[in-house]
Amino acid sequence: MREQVTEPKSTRERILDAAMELFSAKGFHDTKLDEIVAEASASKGSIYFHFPNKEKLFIALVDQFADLIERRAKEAIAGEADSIRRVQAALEAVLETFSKYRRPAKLLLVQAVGLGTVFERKRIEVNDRFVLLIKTYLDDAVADGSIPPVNTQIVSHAWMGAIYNIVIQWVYTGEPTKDDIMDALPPLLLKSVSYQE
Amino acid sequence: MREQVTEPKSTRERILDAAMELFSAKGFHDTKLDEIVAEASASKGSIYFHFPNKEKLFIALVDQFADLIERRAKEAIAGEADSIRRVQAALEAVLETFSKYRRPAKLLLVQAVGLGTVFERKRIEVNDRFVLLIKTYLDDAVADGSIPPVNTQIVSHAWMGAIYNIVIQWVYTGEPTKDDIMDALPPLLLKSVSYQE
DNA sequence: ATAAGCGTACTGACCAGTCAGTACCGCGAG
DNA sequence: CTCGCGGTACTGACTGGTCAGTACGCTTAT
Repeated sequence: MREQVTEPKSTRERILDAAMELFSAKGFHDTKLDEIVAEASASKGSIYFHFPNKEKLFIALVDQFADLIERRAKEAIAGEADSIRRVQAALEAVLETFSKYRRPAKLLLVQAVGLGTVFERKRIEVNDRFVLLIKTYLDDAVADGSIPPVNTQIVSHAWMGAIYNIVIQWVYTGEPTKDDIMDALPPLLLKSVSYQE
Repeated sequence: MREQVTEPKSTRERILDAAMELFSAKGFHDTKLDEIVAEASASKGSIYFHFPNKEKLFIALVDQFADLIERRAKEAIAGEADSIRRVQAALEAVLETFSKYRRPAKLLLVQAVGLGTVFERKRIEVNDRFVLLIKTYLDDAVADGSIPPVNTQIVSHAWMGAIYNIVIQWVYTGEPTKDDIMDALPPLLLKSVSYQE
């Protein structure tokens, strides 16, 4: 029978938590492995036991959060039948998830950018995953006549950028509030493709 | 009297050119000073004569291009009287300038992100400059009734993000073409604030 | 002569990654 | 039951390459 009240986290988890904390606050290069070691109450060796190197540790965090966002979006979509409502639901799910996980959001949207070529591929890969998701359901909405034909390629990238930038702004300043974003952004985006409710 | 057909660039300019080339392609950390030295056919000493350190050299490039973009936008605005046409003109001027200077665009939009705390401030400062510019003219357009009232704070950040992301996509892939962007993006953004022509 | 402009050889701090070793656990053989 | 065995998880002192920044010297123009 389990007797732990606060069950002790595994070393691997402590490392991931500490790395998330530090990477999201200070960026990849300004975070030293020794700082992660201290924050995680672990040792250098244990980091290298669980992860091949600093870069892969960072990427593991990015992937973990990108997966979460995508899962949430797909769950939201699955709950709706109408194409335009799917778009709306996905939008809200993504914003919800970003606002719930502030640090991972910063890691993904800010700290994963502008690191050399290796990370660049990752960033593009993640970006494209979401753009494609948006584009798919936008194409559906165009196909069933919910919205007039548009260049969905451009729209989906524009939407991504809009979401990114609003969330980044919020991550840094706490402004605008989550509710203001939820109220203003989805209608704004839907209007941009001439959708009238 | 000047006799040079191809007038020799000053060392300072050669350094700036080389730094732009390399920083924009490989990012800040993956660009070594010795590479800039080689590319510029200069010497380490001359770099440290003209710039206090690597960081300031990078920032000089960011500022230089941010200034250019802002100047172009303001020129475009000055040529228009109507508030909504000012917004449109600024939009086109910015897109035009980004598309004309691909490398600086990448430097500003990608490579200047995700470098630790020092650069972060710079990035936010530049972003805010442009957001404020957009917001000012959006507020004007709302005030004179060209568009219905909206949360211009959110709209201006969303627009920035949309522009950023489209341009970044274009910087990497060359797709969509400049003309497609010019055709699709301004109407998209204007529609998002319920503007009908 | 003197200083701005530039070249070159050098330094040394920094830090990712290594590795020899420790602790502990489950398991099968005697 | 207990002892050897191997495997997994972890430790932390150490290293070695890298690279921003410096010292100093040589020019050329005024």
